[in-house]
Amino acid sequence: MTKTALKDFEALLERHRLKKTAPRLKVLSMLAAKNVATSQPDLEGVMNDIDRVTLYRILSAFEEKGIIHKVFDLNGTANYAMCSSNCGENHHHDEHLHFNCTSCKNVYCLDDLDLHGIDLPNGFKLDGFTLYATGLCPKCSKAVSKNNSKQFN
Amino acid sequence: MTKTALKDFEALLERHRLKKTAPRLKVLSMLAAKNVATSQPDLEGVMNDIDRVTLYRILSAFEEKGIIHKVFDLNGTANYAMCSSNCGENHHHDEHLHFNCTSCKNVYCLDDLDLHGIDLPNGFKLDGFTLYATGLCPKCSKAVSKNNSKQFN
DNA sequence: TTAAGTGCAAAATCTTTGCAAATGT
DNA sequence: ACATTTGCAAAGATTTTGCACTTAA
Repeated sequence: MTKTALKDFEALLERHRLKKTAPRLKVLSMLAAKNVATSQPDLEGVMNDIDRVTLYRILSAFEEKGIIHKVFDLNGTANYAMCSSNCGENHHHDEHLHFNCTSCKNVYCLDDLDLHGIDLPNGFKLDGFTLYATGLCPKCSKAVSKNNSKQFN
Repeated sequence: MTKTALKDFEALLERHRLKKTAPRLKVLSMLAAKNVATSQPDLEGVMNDIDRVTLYRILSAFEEKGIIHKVFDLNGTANYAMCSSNCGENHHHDEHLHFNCTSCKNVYCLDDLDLHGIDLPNGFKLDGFTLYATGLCPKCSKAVSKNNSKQFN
């Protein structure tokens, strides 16, 4: 995860012709600070100084512009994360894996996976996809291995 | 899709120690009749004779028992479909692809895909996953091909 | 008969909309 | 100055809860 400075966020907003307001910068820095997707409830928790409705509007504006993307976790809760560079206005390329750790509950965005090995049955034309997985992330997996004094992989 | 008779649904409910009530049998026959997942709003539409709350309760009971599974589409709406045989109480093996046709809006459950070609980064331990894809289903894809007088695949 | 399931009313959440005040450019 | 964005209030939608009535076993 590359460290992103305030200046970068301002540039990002400028590029999308969005005004550089305090709430927007806060949302950006929150999301960019994590390599995991953040749930809307979690965002609300941290952003308790900004209005709930404002948050809804900021998130949907960012999503429309292709700045962030939304993924629903297995509970149907919206989670948000910064888009990789190739997302644009009204068009997302979210062909990466969202990995939901069952232990620490984090949602990791794993880009750069080769997902093209997936063969659809004849006749289906793939446009895009979202892969949502559950399991243990490296940190938690290590913790478990220790307890079991057993290591796979 | 194997044709399922009323008797089968009754047996299914019995097996899970659920009473064979009219609303439950109706939900089962609705879901089993389609090889696509049905959205909660759609179910409500067809089941307009049974109470909305009852539907919620039936669906969550079925899900708990491993009779049906829930998948959230790209709008965050819950969609339901019959589970394949290997789901059990409080444990789902939904390792299949949910294919959402952008044209007819159907959500297809594609089992029997080899999804094991997906390599996770080191340290991640896969438990299960949900793959949600968008594109054109064979029917719609054919229709489009006709219009374009062009055929791929 | 009686435990489980349903339906209705009402509460609790979540999400959207309208509009006046505040803010960035 | 002016178009955007925010915050508040309120409407709409979705989901959950409580409880009396009904039904399957």
